Formats: sequence, C-alpha cells, structure tokens
Amino acid sequence: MDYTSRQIEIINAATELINQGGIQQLTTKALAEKMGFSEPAIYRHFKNKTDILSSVLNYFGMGLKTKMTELIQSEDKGIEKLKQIIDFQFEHFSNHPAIVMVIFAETSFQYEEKLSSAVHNILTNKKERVISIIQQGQKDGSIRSDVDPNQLASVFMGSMRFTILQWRLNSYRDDLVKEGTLLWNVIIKLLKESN
Amino acid sequence: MDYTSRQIEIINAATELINQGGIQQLTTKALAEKMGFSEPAIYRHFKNKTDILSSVLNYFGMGLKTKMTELIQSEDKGIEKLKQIIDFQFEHFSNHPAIVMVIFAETSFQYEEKLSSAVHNILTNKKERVISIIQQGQKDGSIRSDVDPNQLASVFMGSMRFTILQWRLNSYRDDLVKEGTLLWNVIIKLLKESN
DNA sequence: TACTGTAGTTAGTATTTACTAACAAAGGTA
DNA sequence: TACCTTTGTTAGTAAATACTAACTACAGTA
Repeated sequence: MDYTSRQIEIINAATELINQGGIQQLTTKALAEKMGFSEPAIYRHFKNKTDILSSVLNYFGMGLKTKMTELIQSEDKGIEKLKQIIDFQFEHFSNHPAIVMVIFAETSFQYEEKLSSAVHNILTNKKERVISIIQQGQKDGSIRSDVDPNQLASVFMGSMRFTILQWRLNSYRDDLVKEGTLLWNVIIKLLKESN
Repeated sequence: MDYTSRQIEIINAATELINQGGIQQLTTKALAEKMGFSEPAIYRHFKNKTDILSSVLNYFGMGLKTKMTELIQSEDKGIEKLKQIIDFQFEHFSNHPAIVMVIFAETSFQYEEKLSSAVHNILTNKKERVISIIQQGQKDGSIRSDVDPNQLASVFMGSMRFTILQWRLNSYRDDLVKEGTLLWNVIIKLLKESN
C-alpha cells in the first residue's frame, strides 16, 4: 500500500488522463507520453494496466479516508462536521479537478471485479462515516432527529455529488467553492432541528 | 429523430451491453453477437459507433422528456409532482435496469464532444423542469419557500441519483421501489412548509 | 575494481477494434 | 419478366492496444 514517488507521479498522470477523456483515454501510450518516457518503462512501476487503475482508486481512497477520520475525531457538533466535509471536498476538487472523474467513474470500472469493488468500498466507507456523523448530530441536537440517518446521508452525499457533476459537465466554468456555499445554505435549512 | 424498429432493437442491445460492463463492453463485435447477425450488418442501420451511442442517449432522452412533460402539465400540486417523478423513475429503472448505466455514463461519453453535450442536455433539461415544478410548489404552498429552487433541485435530483447508484453498485440486490419510498419519506419531511 | 539492482531504451508481437468491399437473397414494383 | 432497394453475408484491413524480450546506462556497495 506504499507507493514510490515515481508511482505517485504515474498515478497523478493517469488521473489527469481519465479526467480529460474518461477511462478510454487512459492508454499505455498516452500515459507514457504524459510521463515523458517510453511505454515499457511503465511496466517497471506497475504490473499491468489494472494495477494502475486500482492504484489510482486506492490512492484516492486513502486520502479521503485520512481526511474523514480527522473530521470525525474532532469535538465539533455533527452539523459542523458536515459543513467541514463540504468545505473540504469542494475546495479539494476545485484545486484538483482531475480527481473528479475518478469518483464519477464507477460505471467505467465495472468491467473488472477488482476495480468495481474498490469503487464500491470507497463509497460505502464514506457513507458509513457520514451516517455516524449524522447520528452524532441528532444526539447533540444540531441535526433534526425525525429523519432516518441513512436516507439523510444519501441526500447529503447525493447533493454534493450532483453539484460537482454539474460543475464538471459545465467544463469547470463555475466557481465550485461558491457553489458549495450555496448548497450549504440550503442543506443547513433542511437539516437543522425544526423548532 | 425517428428510429426504425431494427434501430430500436440495436439501441436496446447496446444499452444492455453498456449496462453489463460499461462503454468498454460496447464493441461492434459484442453488439453483432447480441443481435444475432454479423458485424457489418450494424452499419446498415447506423453510420458508425458514435452514431449508435448518440442514438442510445437520444432515445433515452426522448422518453424522459415525454414523461416529464406529461407530469408538468397535470393539475397536481408541486410536491405531488415530485412524488410522481420519484415513483416513475424508480419503477422505470427497476423494470429496465439496463438504462441505469446510461445516466451514469456521463464521464464515459466525455471523449466525444457530440456525446458529452448530449448528456449535458438531458441533465440540464430535466433539471430545468424540476426547478419549475419546485417553483410551482412554492407558489401553491406545498413546498417550503425559504430555499432556493435551483439548489433544492440539486438536492432532489442528487438524492435520487445517489440512491440509484447505490442500488447499481450493489448489483441490483435491493428493492429499488422500496428504496424510493424510503427516500420519499425523508424528502417530504425536508421539503414541506415548516409550519 | 567488480558486481548488482534499478530504471530506462528500441524493436516487436498477438489481439482487438471499427469499418470497408464485394457479393447475395428476397421482396416490391414498372 | 426485369430491376431496384433493402438487408444481410464473407473476407479482409489499417490502426491501436497492452504487453514482452533483450539490451544499456548508471548509481551504490563489497
């Protein structure tokens, strides 16, 4: 699970290629070109193409997990933590647009069991953490408790993803961080205790 | 924009292939096999592969548009219409799982300008209709009016998509219609006028 | 100095892919 | 009957793709 610096360079190059034109654009040729060396050199660092893709997913998943763990361990109220998730994600994607495609590539990874389950794990893991934050918020009174945490997590994560998707389909033309703020203004109204 | 019956058969076969293994699995060979005839026969019905993909998108978009128009024209209150959208979509996907991949394939269509803009159009069109339903609901008092319709539409559509995505990543194991009901129970609480 | 492992190179290959050329059967119509 | 259009066939091709073999430059170390 540790990567050499060269591997990380390749992971980043692959991520960018996926971002530019979907998985279809991630060819050994394009990757080698982007790295500025020959195709066979890639195979000094990764076993095969699936290995590269699975590393892209794993590397992304690791970063996300670390951040989420940090968040959960803080002393803030539940609703505050949700706000921090939005802030972190939108700023992160804003600065690293290439990563966006990876989270929307679920369908593209379908063809390989190993990859599709990696995607599934990342999403499930994140959702579980969001659910536990919501449950905490319902206990500490910062989140309305008349709704199912599981469904609320779907609403929360779905809204975020949808906003990011629109930004992506709009060729990154909007200011994503601003969009995040607008979304938050609505989320907070929907989630806070109604009395 | 009219398709022959043979073209529709091919569109459906292509949709199923995409569903099974993403766009990567949609090859002329696999498509011909599924249709039970030879590869070149495909080219009697479609100019090229892009033409097939763009027809898949267009055919899907047409169906969606028709249904949405029906909904909008009814006499129901805004919130009722949203309920009908959820019911329609979840039941539709439940019965035709193959279509699911198409709506999650935004990223895969990226590589061709013509296709990616088709996807963008479908999504934008649908969102605009949802927004206008929400605005109507805010006027007729069935939807809370202290939130921005645009953002609310993102929350609504995002939640639906996310629920469907989970179902898909979970290999269609859940009962999607039931998931739709659970989601609706939350949505209605979040959206109704708070007093 | 000799040796060894790392990370590159060039050249090449089997397979897959989208697509074309040329032909054929069959049905409708002049 | 003759002919045209439609929709299929077989055979084939150029290009792309993932990957391998064999060689090399070089840095670190015994």
